[in-house]
Amino acid sequence: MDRKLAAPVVNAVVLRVSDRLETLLWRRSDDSGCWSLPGGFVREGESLERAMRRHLLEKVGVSDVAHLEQLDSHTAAGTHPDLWLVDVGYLALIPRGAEPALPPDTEWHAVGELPSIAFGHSIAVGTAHERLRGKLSYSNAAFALVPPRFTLRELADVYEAVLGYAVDATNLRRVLERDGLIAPTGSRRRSTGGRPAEEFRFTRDELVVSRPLAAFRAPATARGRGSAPSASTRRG
Amino acid sequence: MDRKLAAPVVNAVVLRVSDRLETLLWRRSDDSGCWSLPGGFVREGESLERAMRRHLLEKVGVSDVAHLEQLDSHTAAGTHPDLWLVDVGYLALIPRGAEPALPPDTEWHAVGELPSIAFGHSIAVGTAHERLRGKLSYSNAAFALVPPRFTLRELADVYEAVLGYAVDATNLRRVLERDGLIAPTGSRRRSTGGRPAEEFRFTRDELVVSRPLAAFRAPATARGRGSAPSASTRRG
DNA sequence: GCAAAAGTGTTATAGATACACCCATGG
DNA sequence: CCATGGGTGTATCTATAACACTTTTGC
Repeated sequence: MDRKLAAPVVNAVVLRVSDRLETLLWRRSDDSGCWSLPGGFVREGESLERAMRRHLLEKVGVSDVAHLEQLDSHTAAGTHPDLWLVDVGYLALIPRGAEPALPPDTEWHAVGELPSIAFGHSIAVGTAHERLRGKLSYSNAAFALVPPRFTLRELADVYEAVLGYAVDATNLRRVLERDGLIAPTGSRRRSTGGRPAEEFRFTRDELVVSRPLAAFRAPATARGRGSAPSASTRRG
Repeated sequence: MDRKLAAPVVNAVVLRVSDRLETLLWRRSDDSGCWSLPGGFVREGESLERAMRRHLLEKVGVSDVAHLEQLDSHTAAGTHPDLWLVDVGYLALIPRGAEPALPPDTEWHAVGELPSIAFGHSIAVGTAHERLRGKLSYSNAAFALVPPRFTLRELADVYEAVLGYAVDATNLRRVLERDGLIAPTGSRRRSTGGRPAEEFRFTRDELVVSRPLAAFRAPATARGRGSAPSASTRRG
């Protein structure tokens, strides 16, 4: 088999909310000293997701990855002339309050105030942000950004940090509780000068799509037709 | 460099609408004769998308790929013991009316009535269908499934084939025309016993996201704040 | 004129946004 | 008892689903 092979690598846009929406960057020592996304090579037989988690743990000490999902893959030239890469991008979400012990060459940077960073990596951060923004609207994605118990105000703060505008905690609760995504725990938060806040939790610790996201929703009437009625079924 | 390398491969869920929603399958001759998705190896230095288009053209004669986007990537065992694969999945959309000359081992199959097919490929078809269904609701994705000119009835038929339920052509027009995705051409379709239909066209021939897809849309009041107002900005 | 298909306009309804008001606690 | 933040309820608004009605053609 004289086929040319490639080295598979993974890298992640690691996002967390801590006042601001932040991403984890790692400073190259050998190169021009510019920042880049954490990641590395995939071992033979290793799944991509497993490789991603391994690198996040080994290289930047992040073990609290609450959600991990793929972004784009693309090919790239390697550092050596005869090395060819297939680069698989990931989005990783870290709960608020988890403070991993980072190595000295690794830091959190506010998304929107990124330092000098490889062009492709900058695009990846934008893609990840946009993806997360969308997921907040039709899933329980926020579960991966908050601690196990949280108040509505804290949850709204997370939404605001990601979306970039004010979110009404009242309406947030209405929507999420109606869809069964969050539930009150019964315990209350220590008061800070006002009425103590109820503590909530997410009912699932994995991503669940809660809303249809379908154009022109299925008609309420004439529902009980075939499982996949097609155009030709409708007429004639 | 003693690192183990992998062979990158691409494959596509090719979708088109022809009465039913259909996908293109290719019958393996060497193997157990079961069906699989079209695709193949990526050449050194070749981009993934370019490799995907090349295989669609060379192997199944499909050149009218109106839209191509990535799905998931994953690692897999190869046919040889020491061959290791990185498999990148794609979704390809073919306009209605384009009838590529398929090789004898390739056929269109109705999604939902798939023949014996590899498990992973079956999942990919489901993923692709779901992705397309979502995109119809917040983008002009249908442009890649219709010919350059079409009537509203034909467009609604495409939506129905993908969504699986009846779609009101009137409301479809209202939404798509308001968002600037379609526009009347001025010409009319030959009558078929009733009033001749206006012919429409999509205003863009590439994917455009037309609706926000953001939770708790930005408030109409208090709009002119910073580009990314954060939680801490809001109070205090 | 009649049937058939396309297009127009309007009403009803669901869902979310905005906001006024009440509650509970600390000082 | 006052200030502060949390929680409840509701009016408003908006987008769309549903559908009756009109228009335009072929026969």
